[in-house]
Amino acid sequence: MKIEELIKDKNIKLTTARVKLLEILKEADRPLCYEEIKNDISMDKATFYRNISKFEEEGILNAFESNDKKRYFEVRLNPHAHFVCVKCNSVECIKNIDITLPNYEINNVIINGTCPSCLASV
Amino acid sequence: MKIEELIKDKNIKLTTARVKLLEILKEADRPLCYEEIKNDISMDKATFYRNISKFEEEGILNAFESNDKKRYFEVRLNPHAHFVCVKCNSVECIKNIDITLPNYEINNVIINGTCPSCLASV
DNA sequence: CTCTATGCAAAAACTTTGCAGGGAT
DNA sequence: ATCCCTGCAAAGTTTTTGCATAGAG
Repeated sequence: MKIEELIKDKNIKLTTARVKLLEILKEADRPLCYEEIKNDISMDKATFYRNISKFEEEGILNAFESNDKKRYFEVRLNPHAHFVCVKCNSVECIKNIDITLPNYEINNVIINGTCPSCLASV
Repeated sequence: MKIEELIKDKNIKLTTARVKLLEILKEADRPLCYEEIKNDISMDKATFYRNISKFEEEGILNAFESNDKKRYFEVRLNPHAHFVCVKCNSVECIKNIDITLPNYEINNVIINGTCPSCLASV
């Protein structure tokens, strides 16, 4: 799916800055935070966060907080769970878990705990 | 289980302020944030956050961020999942979900999405 | 008695807002 | 031409740190 299709029919304008931002998030193999993207997008942080909010409102994007107190962002394609390690703060996609809850609409699942490599290094 | 037992054998001292804090968290039916507790504990916010960190290190407590950018805290008894509504930011305990991941140690599961009452009010 | 815990104030980290100018449709 | 988007600077919110005093073991 192309980025333009994600934005199409939504209540937002298609700007080069937005396409760039969404493409970076889409190509990443895990959610990213502002700090990890800021050098690759030529976009002010105010604009970044404003766009993130827009994308969330329009349902294009998932956001969640890690244990490092930062927000992580991901384009909402191929929904899957995320593991956040409380020791090393790494964020990892977990594809083989499927959760449903009657009467709830689920955007994202975040699992907090200790990852295998941190468990091994104790 | 009594609060004193939670602290026993841990590397921290048993103070009245800590017992009070843990008791409030233990009695609550859902995770609470600093704002919700501050009037009930006579504890400075610096001390509050320092104690939270201690409790986390000692494995007494789970913490996670909601969509309102605040951290929510819960005593780690009877582990269960949590649902955080992206619309109203309510935090709810979900008892009937059980997740295991080989090679991972799981502390907490957070599900983001829209809760039944927000879904109904659209 | 010693070392940890606490309160206060000030700082830090991340995110949001105001405003004026630029860009998409 | 209109209205949304953007950058810059400044403010806001939540959490953390420094330091001197109080308290637990």
